[in-house]
Amino acid sequence: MPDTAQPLPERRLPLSRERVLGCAVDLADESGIAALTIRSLAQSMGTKPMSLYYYVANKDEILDGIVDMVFNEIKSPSPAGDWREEMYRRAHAVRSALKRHPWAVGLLESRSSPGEANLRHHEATLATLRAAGFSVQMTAHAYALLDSYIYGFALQEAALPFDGRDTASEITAPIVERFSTGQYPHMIEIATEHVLKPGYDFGDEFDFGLNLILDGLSRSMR
Amino acid sequence: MPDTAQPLPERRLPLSRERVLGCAVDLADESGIAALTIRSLAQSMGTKPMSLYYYVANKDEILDGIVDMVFNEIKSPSPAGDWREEMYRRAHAVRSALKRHPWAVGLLESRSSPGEANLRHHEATLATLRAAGFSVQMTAHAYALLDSYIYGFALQEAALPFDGRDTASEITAPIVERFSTGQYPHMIEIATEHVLKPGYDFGDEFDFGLNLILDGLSRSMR
DNA sequence: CAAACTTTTCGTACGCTGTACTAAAAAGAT
DNA sequence: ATCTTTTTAGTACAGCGTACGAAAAGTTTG
Repeated sequence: MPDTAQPLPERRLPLSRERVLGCAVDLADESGIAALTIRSLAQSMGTKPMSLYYYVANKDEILDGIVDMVFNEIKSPSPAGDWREEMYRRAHAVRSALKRHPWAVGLLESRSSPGEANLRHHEATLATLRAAGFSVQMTAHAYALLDSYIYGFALQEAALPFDGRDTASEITAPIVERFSTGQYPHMIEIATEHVLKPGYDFGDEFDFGLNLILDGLSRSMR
Repeated sequence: MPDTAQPLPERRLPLSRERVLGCAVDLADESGIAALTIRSLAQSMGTKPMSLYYYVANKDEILDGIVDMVFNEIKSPSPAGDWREEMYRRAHAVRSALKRHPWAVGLLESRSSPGEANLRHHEATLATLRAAGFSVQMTAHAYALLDSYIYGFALQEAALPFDGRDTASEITAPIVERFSTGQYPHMIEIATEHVLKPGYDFGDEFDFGLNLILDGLSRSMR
């Protein structure tokens, strides 16, 4: 029986641009963006490096692509809804997507050509603000302000040494040690009286700033 | 005359950790962070690659080092001054430093161990807020909010395709072209009615958000 | 069925990267 | 003059992105 198609021996899924980008996202999530190389990506897909180049022009295109994959996970705001609620939801949606894929924040700086999902998302955001009655100029202001805050918060979160698994104290203890010279009393104060308190989660800081900003925008409309 | 020390043939400055980091900053400014390699750095200093390793353990230490060089350029706020003025000045100081060295924003995400200048700067910021009467918790809130906004704004600015040299219209024209499908009407509206207006500078958006945030913080204290 | 053509996969090779290891050179001390 | 410490380099290696071209697989046609 020579011609029986063997179904068992690891039927490899056919390659495709989508599968390449999807695996790239997974690999970056698991091992960090630095570990995402053409070679490692090919291996994780059970292929050889050069095979990927049929679906992707070069590595930059992969990086652009996975950033857009992240934006694809984010539900766009609706111009029909209450603008404040929509902006609140959007902010949290973007933040949580960037938390799931921390490498994406770093890529935003280097990649200058936004993908389609990115554009669609921002178009919806602008539409929602305009529909709420913001002037063109105020919409630009609000847009820059909100995005700056969201991205900046995500950037800081990505730079945090702990990723939720460890408690803050496990990590900060050695740092506090290093600070025992007394040069940084206020940092220690914040750390011991706030950050190291049980139940503290840096992510909770997000709401404070977000509400302050939304309050301010709301006032600027009236 | 065999032993005359030749003074003319390019008396090379002696190496040192400071000079290495300084040249690394210059090189990154001129050619981008990707072009900053051990080899290119050595060449720019008139040395050989391996010579640098006497002053620096590895490339990561260079990256950490140049981030801290940037923070060294930033004047810290003073707890003695009016908190709002100090925070306003600091925000602009940080932003302009990050604008001079756009690569620094991207490094913030990947480098997790802050340098001394960074720590000193943030200690001064916390001290100023506490001296102004903010509670420990409010100080943490304000700190996260301000830094998020500043870093996020810098991140967006770094991602902009133009670096001040070209006008906005030169760059956006082809993009607008691509949008002629009509899928992104609000983006076009913002572009044509706001961004493309003569004299527009994205940097000017910074003040709007900054004042809104400072207003909000001011209110939260009262 | 064979031949021709298209789509998809991959082997090899090149110039780049960071840096380990080692040795040479220079400077300073005795 | 000799020894020690500081500083600078040469060589080499593994890993990177990817250009180029060939091989393989799949599809269409005679």
